[in-house]
Order: sequence, then structure tokens, then C-alpha cells
Amino acid sequence: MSTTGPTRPEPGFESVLDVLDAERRARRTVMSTSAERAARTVREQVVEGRLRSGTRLPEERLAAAIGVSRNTLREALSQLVGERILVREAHRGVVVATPDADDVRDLYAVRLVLEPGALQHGTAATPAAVARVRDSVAEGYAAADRGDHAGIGDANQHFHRAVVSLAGSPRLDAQMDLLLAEMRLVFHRMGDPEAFHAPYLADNDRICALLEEGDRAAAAHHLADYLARARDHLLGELPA
Amino acid sequence: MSTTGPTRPEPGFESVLDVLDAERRARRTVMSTSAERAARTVREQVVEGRLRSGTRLPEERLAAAIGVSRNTLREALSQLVGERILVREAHRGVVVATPDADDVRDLYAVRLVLEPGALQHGTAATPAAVARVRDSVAEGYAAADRGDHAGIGDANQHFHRAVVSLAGSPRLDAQMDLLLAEMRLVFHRMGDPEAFHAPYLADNDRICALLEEGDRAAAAHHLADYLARARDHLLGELPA
DNA sequence: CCGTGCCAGTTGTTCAACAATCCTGCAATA
DNA sequence: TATTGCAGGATTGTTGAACAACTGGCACGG
Repeated sequence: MSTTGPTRPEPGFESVLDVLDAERRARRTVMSTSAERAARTVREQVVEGRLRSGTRLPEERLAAAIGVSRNTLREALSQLVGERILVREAHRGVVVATPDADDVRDLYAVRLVLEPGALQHGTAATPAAVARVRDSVAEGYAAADRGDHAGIGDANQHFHRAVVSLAGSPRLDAQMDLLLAEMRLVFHRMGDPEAFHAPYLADNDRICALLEEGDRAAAAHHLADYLARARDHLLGELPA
Repeated sequence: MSTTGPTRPEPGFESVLDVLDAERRARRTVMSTSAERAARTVREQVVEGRLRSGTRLPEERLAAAIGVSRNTLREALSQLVGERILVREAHRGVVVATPDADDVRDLYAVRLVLEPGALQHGTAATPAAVARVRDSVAEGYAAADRGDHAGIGDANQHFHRAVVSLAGSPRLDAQMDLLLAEMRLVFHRMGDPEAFHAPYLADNDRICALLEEGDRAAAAHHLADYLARARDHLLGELPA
């Protein structure tokens, strides 16, 4: 009370402000703008596979369906085009992207730099971060035990995201999320996407073990091998 | 002629179509939309340093200045926000980003994974690609000889871009371009940005030589060292 | 000095419109 | 028959104007 200066008028006062501020921030980031909400909606539909590769997204109808203006939807679509989830063809509209073999090769070229790099040189390989990798491995085995093929795929994505997070870089994390969304697009193009990930459970486990033992170079090499294998496996199963 | 089916009417016919198609594509990508042109304009102003960190970009006036509608400009600004060149504050408008120390650390965390990774594991380290690295080194020395400090900075960016291009991934190349644009933003915040790059000319030369000798692991390690040094150097010279 | 309410300015979003462009189908023609 | 030409409809690219919501600053009053 007597120690309250002009910048700190009341004890507990700032905390109230902080709460209000946090609420405002939360509202801003959670609700965000209509355009971002629209983008989230469309992105979700695409990565879940409800909007298949090649489907066209007419602005007017889609805007009406989402309940947003055409201009606002346009902003959302532009963002998704930037994320490579959609493709815009001039005067022909946007369609859900159809990654071809070259895209797959490119995606894995990125992953081959990113993931082994994070594994070997990441500066945020704390016990907690390593534990998250282990969790994703366990998640994969649990899904396999109950025959949940989609769950195996999810766990696999969590594994690779956890690996990249060893770099401790928010930018790389965001980059990896985009990349994984694009990978889902690829998986949705194959005949049996659910069965694809199961063979790699053991690889994930081994890599995680090497990481836990502290042999990060070996873990990186194993992951690089594994990625090259998965790439060729995927290229083989990809339709024309 | 007699072998021409309905899907292949004439020999040499498809190639003509291809040419026309290429032209149409070129026109589309060169002229592009007004929104993309506006984005390019603003981005250019920012990376050239004519729009300094923190300057606000009022939509109405800026749209009038560029000669484009507010809605169209909005699309352009959203894209630049996605590139982290601008920052949008809800109901307060967009401002030129002001990268702080955390941003610098994050940027270098990305670079420490990307650049040594491309150097060591890039699958497109062809003689031509290596020659481009060498060219950027020569470009730096030439700029230094004529006292062109800005030229040294440009050459340095070319060097790092050439290194990443060893990965042979269009996605990584695009990513690196965004990252370098953001780096320019950082440099524009320092007192003497021009003098910053000169000390690293020798490093670039040494790394290039190791690459040419085929000792890519050593080149990668040298580059990692160099990046960490540059990061700390930069953090030291960064204003509050 | 501190809090309150008002006001101007800006953003977020919508609506309506128009030219440019693309796709489709059909008729005309060789 | 197969190709060309053309008109019509649909969609995109872009604009202009409008309005509510929100922010920041300023005067006012305690």
C-alpha cells in the first residue's frame, strides 16, 4: 500500500490487468479474424481428407457455406495457397493441391535436411523434449495394439514433429507443421494410406532409443536412412 | 501422319501446344495479379531499407499510393505478414516487423540446421552448383576491392543462398529467400550494417574451398561455427 | 494526480458491381 | 466426320462504398 508507486498503484492490481490482457490476447488468437477462422476451417477439411486433391473451391459457394464474405474468404484462400495446401490457377480458381512425384521428392529433400539436422545439432534436446519423442513412439504402439491405423499415422506425425522440435525453433516448428499437412495430402492420394506407417514404428523406436542413449549422430543417420526408404516406398505407391 | 490418333493428331503438334502453354504460364507468373505486384512493391521497399522497422502502413493511404484497391492491398499485406516481413496487430494495422534478440536466435537456429545440412547432405552438389558458391565468393571479394560495402552484404546473401541450393529443393530455396529477407530487416536495425559482413569473406572462401575439395563434413562444421559466431556478433550489436 | 467519457481515425467485414477470362455447347463449314 | 468459329454462362480479379468494432488521444471532472 505505502510501497505502491505510480507505476504500481495497488497490490494485485497488475495481476488483474494481466488477466484482462491475457483474455484479450486469447480472444485475439483464439477467435482471431474471420479470414483466419475460414482458413482453419478449409485447412482442416483438406488435411482430414474430406476435400480430396483436385476438388475445386468456387469462391462464391464456399464463402456462403462458411458464412463469410467472398473478399474475406479470398484472404483465407490466399493464405492456404501460400501454405501449398491449395493451388491457384489464374482465372480458374483454387483447387486442392495434387502433389506429384516431384513434390514428394522435394518434400523429402526438405525433411532429409531438417529432421536429421534437428536430431544431431538441435540445441533444445532437453529431457522433456526427448520425453515427447518417446511419448509419440508409445502412442504409435498403443494405436497399433488396438488396430487403429489412423492413430498410427497421427502418432507418426507427432514423432517427426517432436524430432524437429529438438531444434527449439518456433519457426522450424511452424514450417514442419505445414510440411506435415502437405504430407497428409500425399497420403490421401494413395490407395491404402492407413497401412503405410506401421512398418516404421520400429524405426521410430530405435531412433528414439539412440537419442536417449545420447548417440545423436547414429540417430540422425538412422533417420536419414529411414526417410529415404519411406520416400521410395511412397513414390512406388503413388498413382500417376 | 497416318499414325496420328485422336489424342495425338500431328507430329510436333504437342510441342507447339507446349510452347503456347509455356507462354501463357509466363504471362501469368510475370504479370501475376495486382495483389502480388503490390506485395512485391512493399516487400522491395522493406528489404531495401526504405521502409524501416516499426513504420506503420495505413491501408487506405498505402493503397492509394500503390494505385490499388484497399481490398487488394489487404491481400498483399496478409501475404507479407505470412512471410514475417510485416506484423499485424489486431485493429491497429500492420507495421514493418522489428525482429528482436529472440527472433535473431530463432533465425540462426533455423540456419544452423539448414545451411550445414545442405552443405553436408545436399543431393544437388553438382559442379555447376558449387561454381555458383564460388561465384558468390568472388563477387564478395570484388565488392570489397572497390569498397562497396553494400555489395559485400549482397554477395554474402548470395553465398548463403547458393549453399542452401546444394540441397536441390525449390521449397528450401524459397524458404531461404524469406529467411534472408528477414535477415535484411535485422541488419537495417544495426548502427553500421555495411561493415558487418566484411570479416566473413575469408570464412566464405575457406568453406567454399573445403566444398571444392570434397570435404563436405569439414565445410559444414566450419559453417556451423561461423554462423554461431555471426549470431553472437549480431546479438552484441543489436539495439535494445 | 487519476479516472472517465467522448471523438476522430483505422481496421475488419460485407455488399454490390463490372471487366476480363475461361469453359461449354452448338452451329457452320470444309 | 472432324474442325472451326462464336455466343452464352459461369467464375475470377478488382474496385468502390459502406458500416460496426475497436483503438488512441484529449478534454473534462474529481
